[in-house]
Amino acid sequence: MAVNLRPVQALQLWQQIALAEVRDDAPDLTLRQTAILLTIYLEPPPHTVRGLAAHLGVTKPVITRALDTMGRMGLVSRHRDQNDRRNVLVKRTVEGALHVERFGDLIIAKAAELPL
Amino acid sequence: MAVNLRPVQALQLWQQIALAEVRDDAPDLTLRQTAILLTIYLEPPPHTVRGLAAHLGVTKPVITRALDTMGRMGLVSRHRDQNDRRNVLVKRTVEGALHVERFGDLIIAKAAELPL
DNA sequence: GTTGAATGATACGGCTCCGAAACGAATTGG
DNA sequence: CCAATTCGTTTCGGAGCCGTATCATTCAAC
Repeated sequence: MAVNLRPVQALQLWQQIALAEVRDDAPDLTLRQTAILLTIYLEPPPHTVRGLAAHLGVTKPVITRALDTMGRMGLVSRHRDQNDRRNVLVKRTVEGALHVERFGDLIIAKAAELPL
Repeated sequence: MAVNLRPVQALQLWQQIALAEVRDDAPDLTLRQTAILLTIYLEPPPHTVRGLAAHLGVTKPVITRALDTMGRMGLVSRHRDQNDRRNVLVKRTVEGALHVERFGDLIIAKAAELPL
């Protein structure tokens, strides 16, 4: 069964999640950072800077900077590829997995609260 | 029937929408701007700077600046309240309504594409 | 009136992000 | 080997957003 939403439900879902994130004290990830983080955690590895840049349709420095920021937050880690030392492999972290999991729970909770 | 999502579905939904927005050429709204815009379009008026600030749990300058930006984009408009000229009433625009509507359609489309 | 409160806007310094260009390191191909 | 390519990073100037503090305007109370 596909997930069917009515227009107002769809917008209310997004509103409620955005509100929850804004009200939360934790620093917000940008839309791009969110897209990168979820790609890393939902799609099969390996993940490289170049691959992520192509996937998002952005330039490489955008990925480098986002990985800098999320690396400082402990959400992802970087390692040189030992087979081709030009590559950087982006890996998941325990803290990042927890963050993503909590975010999924938030979406589920807000979806369940939607009026009919 | 409530909207039930499984964890991976919830995260994939968010990922697909974030990806679509990032790939789009249009400038991204920040999370706060999004929350403000959806609040204006989903909740009954009147909307004031102070009311929106309280609703989001942020300071008033955040709202003023977001309204500046979204006003330049044509997504909202501001008008002095003639009953109490200290207040500013935030109003919807045709362009903003179209933007919100398109965004709702995007969510619905991505939700319908989710794997089971 | 005049004082005090309320509302929204503005000024300031700081931080992050952006795109384009240039860069160093590593690999490939002749 | 050595030039050309690939990959990720860094640099640069510019732009946007942030929180705090302050401001002008308007209203309310006395």
